[in-house]
Amino acid sequence: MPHPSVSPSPTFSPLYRQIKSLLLQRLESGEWRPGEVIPSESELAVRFQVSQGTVRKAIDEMASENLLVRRQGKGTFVATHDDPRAFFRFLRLVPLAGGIEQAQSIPLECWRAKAGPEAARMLEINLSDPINIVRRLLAFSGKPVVVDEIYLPGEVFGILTLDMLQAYKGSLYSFFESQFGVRMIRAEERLRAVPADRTSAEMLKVAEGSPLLSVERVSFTYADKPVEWRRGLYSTHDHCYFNELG
Amino acid sequence: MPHPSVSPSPTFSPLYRQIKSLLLQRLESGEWRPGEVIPSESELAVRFQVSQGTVRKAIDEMASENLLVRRQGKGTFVATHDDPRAFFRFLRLVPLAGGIEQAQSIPLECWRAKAGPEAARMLEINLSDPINIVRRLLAFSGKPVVVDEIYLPGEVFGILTLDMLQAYKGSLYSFFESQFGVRMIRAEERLRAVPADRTSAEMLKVAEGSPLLSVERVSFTYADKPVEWRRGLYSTHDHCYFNELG
DNA sequence: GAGTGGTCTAGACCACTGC
DNA sequence: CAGTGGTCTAGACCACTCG
Repeated sequence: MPHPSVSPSPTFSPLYRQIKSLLLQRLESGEWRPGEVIPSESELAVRFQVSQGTVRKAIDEMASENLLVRRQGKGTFVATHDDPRAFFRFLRLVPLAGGIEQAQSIPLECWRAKAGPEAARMLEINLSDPINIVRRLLAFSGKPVVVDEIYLPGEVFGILTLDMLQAYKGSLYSFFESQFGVRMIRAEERLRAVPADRTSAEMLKVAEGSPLLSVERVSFTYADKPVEWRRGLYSTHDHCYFNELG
Repeated sequence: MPHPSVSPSPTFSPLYRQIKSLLLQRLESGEWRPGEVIPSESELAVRFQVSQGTVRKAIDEMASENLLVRRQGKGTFVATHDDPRAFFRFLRLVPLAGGIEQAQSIPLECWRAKAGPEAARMLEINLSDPINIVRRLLAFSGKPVVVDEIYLPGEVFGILTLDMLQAYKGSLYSFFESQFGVRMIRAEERLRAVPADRTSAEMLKVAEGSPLLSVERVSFTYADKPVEWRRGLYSTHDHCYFNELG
């Protein structure tokens, strides 16, 4: 039996996509928080008055977009950055020698500022809107490899302090998720090769002017809203940026 | 109550995956060539004695892996590199200024050699096996941006000449596909920042020692067989390597 | 209009998890 | 054991393409 709410083209949207956007609303509103179970497929089917297969297809898409995680026998969960396997999704740095290393994030500074023209454009906020800036060092096996500057809109993150950052154990995105309810779902990175300036060179223990990998990232939360801009300099002496082209 | 110690099937594979590997066989054997239509879902369902939904699920997975392309009303086609939209899948270089540019591949040299230790390891072939080496320049809007050295196993590509490369209009992967029946389905890239050596600096018109983006790539065809290794140096003065993290 | 993929349904059974 | 997601089926109808 066809479903009544399916209208013919040109604004045609299949039923499972309508269900999908209903589910997305729940995620955006925070009704279902990261790590939590969502209702079972059969319950959602009853609630939305569609067949289980239609709910299933909606969830399938969201699972393939890393928004939900299915676990057979247990249920479907809202994706979270707590999972250490998800770490490599956003930090594509691997040792040249092979193997696995533990990354250590060392916050150096954290202050409040007003958005300059570049930050405002990247974060889609107004000039002089309040932002938080974090300077950070990333080390592998105790050796500094990345120095980062991270720009976070004050509207979303409120006031951030160095203490908060230093107290938290785990990844930055996991921190954002649990402390501010901000979940990063995708990011765009732009890579270039640049000469090391003096301060970066000192921190990464490389010669001034030697080549570094510049990585600029804009991260987005639901509805493609940009909520983080960061510029990092990567020392690629012992590590490389690994990318898989599918 | 614990389950009986005899697990039902450690090698359990759902029906649609078995169908999928049957379809993969057709692709690997070259029975269905890039760009061609494959039989319709209903015909495959009859042929394999399963329901259409099961065939559909197998094809769904292969479409999401860029092996097949569905076109409503027309049929399902073997994916090809001819499609210019697929170009950016493997060359993630965009102008800093924004906009779109036409890339131009300029083959410089092409010779036959024996695999050294590094090439042999990357291509999973034996030391001293015959390989083809191509040196190439990539230009955007007439300006040189990338200089490449490409290593291709002789077993797969036979003998390659500069004439063949220069005669072909289109991307390199499109060339490999049509001339040698080799279809690249995925690749791994490793990026570093390195100082420009003299010859590269001259070709890219940058100062010797200035930072360049080093991109090493291994490309794989069906069954994860490596069939290309390339080392490129990218000038990131006017362009950057763009990557989307999902 | 005939043939293709795309959506939706209803129901059956399997595999896994935890009580 | 009940409840979850995972697979498979059969059939209906929709949307698109092409002759």
